[in-house]
Amino acid sequence: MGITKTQIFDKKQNELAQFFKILGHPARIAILQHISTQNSCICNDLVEEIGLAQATISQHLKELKSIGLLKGEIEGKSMCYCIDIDRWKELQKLLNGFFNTTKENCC
Amino acid sequence: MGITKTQIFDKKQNELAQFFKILGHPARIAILQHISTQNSCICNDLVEEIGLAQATISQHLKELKSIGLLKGEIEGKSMCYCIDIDRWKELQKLLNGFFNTTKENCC
DNA sequence: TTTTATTATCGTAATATTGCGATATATAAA
DNA sequence: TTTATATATCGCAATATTACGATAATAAAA
Repeated sequence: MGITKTQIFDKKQNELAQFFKILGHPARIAILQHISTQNSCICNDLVEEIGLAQATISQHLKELKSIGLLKGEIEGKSMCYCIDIDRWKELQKLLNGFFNTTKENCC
Repeated sequence: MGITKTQIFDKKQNELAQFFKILGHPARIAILQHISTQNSCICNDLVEEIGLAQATISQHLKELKSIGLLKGEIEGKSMCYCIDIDRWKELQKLLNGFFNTTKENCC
């Protein structure tokens, strides 16, 4: 127990859930919001901006990268993290698909 | 540690994350999808349909109720769980708001 | 080359989540 | 009232997540 029974759900359900799950942390929401307000690429402004340790921010960035929402490029000795707008729109579409196909039923 | 530092984020960020988090489990996705395909109210068809123990399903239903996505009505000796369509649309809007205000920045 | 700055990864502690059996609760049926 | 059925809650075990310090890795600067 304690482990999610991934195998009893289909691929789409697991993918959708995984996507929601990764967005389901305030630090990751804050990271995405902060990155999107910057004109230029940002890196570890996030550590100061958000107030979590560098290791923690790095971990959250890794998770956002894992679903493709962020892409990182080496920029000198620091990293430039950016929103991948194509993936972003793709995920928004996926998510709206879920919302639009799930409908009122009764009551 | 291990605890999310809720206090360093604002109310909207925490709410949005909480909403995403609750949708971030395949069983809860499956529950919502199944309920929406039923013409009439369903109850513990879910236990058979989804393949998790009754106690587990009940717990997931509770979480979906906590963000207002489901409402439950007593129907004889069983429970009728339904999607709250107003709340549903409200959350979809909230979520799209997040997606639309977070934009491409660089790269 | 040495130093400095930035980011990633490892290891670990604290807490949260998932899942289930057992049990409590409530209502319908007998 | 007794029995059967449906759901909620409790308590626990297993696993996952969150957070961070320490350290490794990398690249610019001195």
